[in-house]
Amino acid sequence: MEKARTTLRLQDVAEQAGVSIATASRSLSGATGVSPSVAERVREVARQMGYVANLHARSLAAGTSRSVGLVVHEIGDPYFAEIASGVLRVGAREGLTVQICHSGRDPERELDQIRMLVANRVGAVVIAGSGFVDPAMQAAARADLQAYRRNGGRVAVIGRHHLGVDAVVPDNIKGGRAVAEHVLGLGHRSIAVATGSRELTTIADRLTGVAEAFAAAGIDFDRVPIIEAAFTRDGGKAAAEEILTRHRDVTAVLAMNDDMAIGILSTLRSHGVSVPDQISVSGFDDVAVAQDLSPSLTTVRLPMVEMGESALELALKEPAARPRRQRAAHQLVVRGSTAPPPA
Amino acid sequence: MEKARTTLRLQDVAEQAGVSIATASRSLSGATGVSPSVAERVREVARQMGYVANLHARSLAAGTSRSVGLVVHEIGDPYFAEIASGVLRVGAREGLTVQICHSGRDPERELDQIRMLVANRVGAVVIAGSGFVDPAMQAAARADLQAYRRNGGRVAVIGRHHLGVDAVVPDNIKGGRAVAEHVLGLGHRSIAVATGSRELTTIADRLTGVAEAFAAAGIDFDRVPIIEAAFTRDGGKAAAEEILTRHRDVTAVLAMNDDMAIGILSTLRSHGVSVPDQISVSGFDDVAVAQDLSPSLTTVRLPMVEMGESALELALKEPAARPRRQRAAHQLVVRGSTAPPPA
DNA sequence: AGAGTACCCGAAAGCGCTTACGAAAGCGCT
DNA sequence: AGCGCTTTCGTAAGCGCTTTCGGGTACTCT
Repeated sequence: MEKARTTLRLQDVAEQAGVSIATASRSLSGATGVSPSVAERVREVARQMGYVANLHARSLAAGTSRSVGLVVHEIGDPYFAEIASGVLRVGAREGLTVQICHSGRDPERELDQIRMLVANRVGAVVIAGSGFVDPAMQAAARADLQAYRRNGGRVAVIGRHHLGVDAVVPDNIKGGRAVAEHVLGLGHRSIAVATGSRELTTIADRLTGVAEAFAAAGIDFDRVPIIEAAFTRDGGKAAAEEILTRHRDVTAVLAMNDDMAIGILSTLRSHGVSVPDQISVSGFDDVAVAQDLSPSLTTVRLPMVEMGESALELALKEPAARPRRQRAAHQLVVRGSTAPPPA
Repeated sequence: MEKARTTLRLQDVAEQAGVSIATASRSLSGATGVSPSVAERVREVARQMGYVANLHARSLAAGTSRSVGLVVHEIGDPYFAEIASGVLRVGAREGLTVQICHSGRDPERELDQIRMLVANRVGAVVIAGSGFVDPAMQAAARADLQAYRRNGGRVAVIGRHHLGVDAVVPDNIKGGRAVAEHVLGLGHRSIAVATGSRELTTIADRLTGVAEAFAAAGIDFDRVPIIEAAFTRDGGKAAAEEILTRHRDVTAVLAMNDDMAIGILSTLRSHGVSVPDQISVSGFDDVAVAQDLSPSLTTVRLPMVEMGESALELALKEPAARPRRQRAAHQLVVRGSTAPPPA
């Protein structure tokens, strides 16, 4: 008794259409070298039979696979989920399947996942927020990725740029400038800045952007009160207390992240200061709650979805001699916590 | 001149280790029939050479692929992102790669994606929130999935259960019972319920659960004020107004979703009613803001991550004759908006 | 010591597809 | 009619792996 064949092969289609496997293959893959009439007939037969090609066989034979990989720390994190969304979008547009894996913030796992993707012969790998800080691990990752690239693989990272590959990085300077320009544009001139430790490049960059905006507005940034506190809600509360006691003339506070801004809002409210009527407050990051606060928080956000899109697009491009770096600009999200200063 | 081979094959490892390809394959795949010492040596050689198996070739030869597919409407949606997280977790645990695709709430696209996954010969497909409502589309999807299953493919869906396959569905009844029991357990006896239209099964189920809890506590559910309004914040506000005017003795309000609960909180506050000191409020769903409200909202949530895990586990199990249905119980999240009734 | 058994290992046949390569056929030209 | 050219299609050789099958060794038992 013949073994029941459940899935049909290209050969079945070929037989049915009365052509050779080669012709069938060419017809279906849209390759040249087959007359239009025959090709169309084969396609029609395939469609009627409900034939679906075995992509493993195809990839193996062709040596390339129409698939890409994405490594994220944790897809449940909205940050990464949006990046994934962007990657999935251009993947779908390009007819690529997307494999996603978790690294769980574990460099070891991250490297494993990258290797697994390479083993899967994906055409490109996008790495979101690489955690390779340990020099040895980083070197290992670099080596693997370079080898992968030599074999025709494409790589792009999001958020870090020390792996010697194309990268999409957030432009915190521009983001800082954006919020500052917004508040300055509203007419504020007595402004305080609430920030976390300036040792971190991210924060330092944001401040640089703010400073640029102030300079452009003709304000001496050295005279702007900069309150440094914990980069948390409590830090924001502390900063607000300080502003209320030592900088009574301030009409706007730029917080360098939303958490601080939320703490500031809360303290201002408990002190009976009305936002934005008396004092405007802005944040940075656009965390989920930002729009549900009252007043809702004016802030600045990274276009995560677009970053995911850019990353895959970047990876898919013709490889460049030197790693490219693409900056992603924050988008200003104007909400209820900012308004012109009191008259 | 020899063509430069960049990726190493199993044969390279075999030669280097001085064994045949067959032995090398067995050693690496952990199959039986090779002495431990040889197997270990081969593995060591492979590791040193940095060999990674070509999974396409492996899948093709073995006829099975260590990969699964997940179809979601939109991975950027936190709901689906958490499901994906669960799927990714058990995928990683089982050594499976996971392909994710968007359906974008478009049944046509959804079917396409399923077909693509099948073409990729994934071992299992998890469909989150299928959008097949149109009978024709649904029939097509059913047919495809059944064919896929006949070929050994596994399928599970999350949230809907009309595709004739294993499903993980939310147990809204149990969820309703959970919140109600919590509030009853706090000692409340004069309770109002705020709900949306009871025509929707989801809502009806939640109410059923609530009713069960009341019955168990010996309370006549028919005498409980049930305020039906829009299933939104505004609906919540309307409900709260009604409770304040017509049911002044109420000490707790069970809202059948968080949006209504938020509206209720807002109205109670503006009327100077303190939550939870005077009135306790509970929600349903655990939307993101729930924990950021003040008071933070006691609610009930679906364990999305676990649902994702269950779905894949269910799909991976030995197929059953009849589709299985696994109910996912909401988890009570006790926060600041509920407390014992005023003395 | 001889035969039987258990255990390793290698040769080789595919898995379903792509893609040289060559054969056949059709064309215009001399 | 015969030549060279182009176009179309089939034959067959892999892609890198798994797995069946059979041969070879080493070991045990009588």
